[in-house]
Amino acid sequence: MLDINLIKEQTEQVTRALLKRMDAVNFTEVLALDEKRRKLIVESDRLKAKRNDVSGQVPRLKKEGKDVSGLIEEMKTVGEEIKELDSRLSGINDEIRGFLEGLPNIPEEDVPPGGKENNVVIRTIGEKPSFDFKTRDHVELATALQLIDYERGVKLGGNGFWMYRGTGAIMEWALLNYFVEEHLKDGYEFILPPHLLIPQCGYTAGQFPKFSEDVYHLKAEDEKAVKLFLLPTAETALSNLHRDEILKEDELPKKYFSYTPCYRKEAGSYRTQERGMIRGHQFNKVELFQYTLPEDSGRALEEMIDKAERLVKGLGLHYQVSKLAARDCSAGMAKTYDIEIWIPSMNDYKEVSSASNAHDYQARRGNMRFKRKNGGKNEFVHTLNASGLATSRVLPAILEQGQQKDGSVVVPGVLQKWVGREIIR
RNA sequence: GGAGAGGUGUCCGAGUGGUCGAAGGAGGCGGUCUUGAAAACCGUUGUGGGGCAACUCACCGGGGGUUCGAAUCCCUCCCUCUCCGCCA
Repeated sequence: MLDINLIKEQTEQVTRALLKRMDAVNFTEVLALDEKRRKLIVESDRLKAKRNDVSGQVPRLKKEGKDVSGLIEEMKTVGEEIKELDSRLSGINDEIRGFLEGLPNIPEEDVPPGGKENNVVIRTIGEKPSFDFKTRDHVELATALQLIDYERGVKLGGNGFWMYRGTGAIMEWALLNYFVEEHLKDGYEFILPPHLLIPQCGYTAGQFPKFSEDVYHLKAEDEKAVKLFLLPTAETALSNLHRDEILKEDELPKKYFSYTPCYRKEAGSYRTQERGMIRGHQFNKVELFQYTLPEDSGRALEEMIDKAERLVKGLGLHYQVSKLAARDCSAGMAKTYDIEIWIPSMNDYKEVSSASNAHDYQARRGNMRFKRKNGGKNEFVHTLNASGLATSRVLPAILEQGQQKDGSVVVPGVLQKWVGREIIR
């Protein structure tokens, strides 16, 4: 959510920035509403002050034996007026809030305008592996090596699910261990959150109400049942840890990470091209999250993308890092980097990590503030998130990039202590 | 699932219709004292909104109602805790 005062004071700049990701921006109406809102407050406050004053006098006058029935009559009317003004005010507040909730975040200065086609590859690490034999894709490899059971995954969960088994499960688990170990080294606190969340969490994270259809909601048995949903990413949980809290300046930055499966409907996004583990309704992900001082979030984003990158680098995989154009970022994010890993069979780079700076967008929605050491007004914190990493595309990359002529696959060195072998055959 | 208790400021905790934004205590901050520290004492210490400002309004779980006036009364929703049952 954006700050109405910022829109009021820097209408031009905000408009220009938002046009990088929106077709049209018009603040005339909302600013007029804001004006109206202020006028109503002034008027309502004036009447309330009067009422408070008279109500204070009533008991005193009564004690003196004076007749207060006239005053009481008058205050009845004042009370009605106040009620009327306040109900108009709350209507206007709802309208303003509704408008602001619909706006995406203000992209940072260096974020290119427009959609995907304007994404900028800022660095490419490693080389595309070249093979002197006929390569297989990860589905063939995983099936032949009995790492993934696609058929039985579908048997259990339906279309869009797979099942790790045996060495495949061990590999998956090894990846998660590797990530966890690295994050602990860097001083991030390990959180295992609930996987079922209340709607407020989706709102704070910026996913609700707009993207509510993309997640799985538990069916409410009756109206009293809580409307829980399955988290689409641990970010939804971690971004709510400090909801409605006021942190101290020296508690920041707060650094967390979680491992959770991520549950997504992915409705209508099925492409045969993305068969296998590229896109499913459930995948494993380790997520990094930070709460920082506003002035530190830029640096924190660089730190987080660097961390995520080191994980890919450690696995010896070829990848690239992109800066996303404004429309390709999630609505709540001011700036996003993606790490895209090379999938030979697709002849393409696929996202394995997305690192974003939300500035105070989520903090405003979740009312998450901090107090400076030397006093002053409480300010909103900045929040950032980065996958570190999603496994579902890492394993295919490991299989495809590490395959050998005989159909075996080299286990990356960093995973060997968990997998217990150098080659899977 | 059954029964009960309760939601007040950073925390504990009082307050059942009229200067209550809220006693008291703890904690924090500032100060006095001290070689230093502790103790003691004094002061200070919530959030949000409006106004150029003086100042003012709102907030005692959320929403609604009664009243000239609500933390206090009524309705409703939410949440937490305890005990019993069941159970990973």
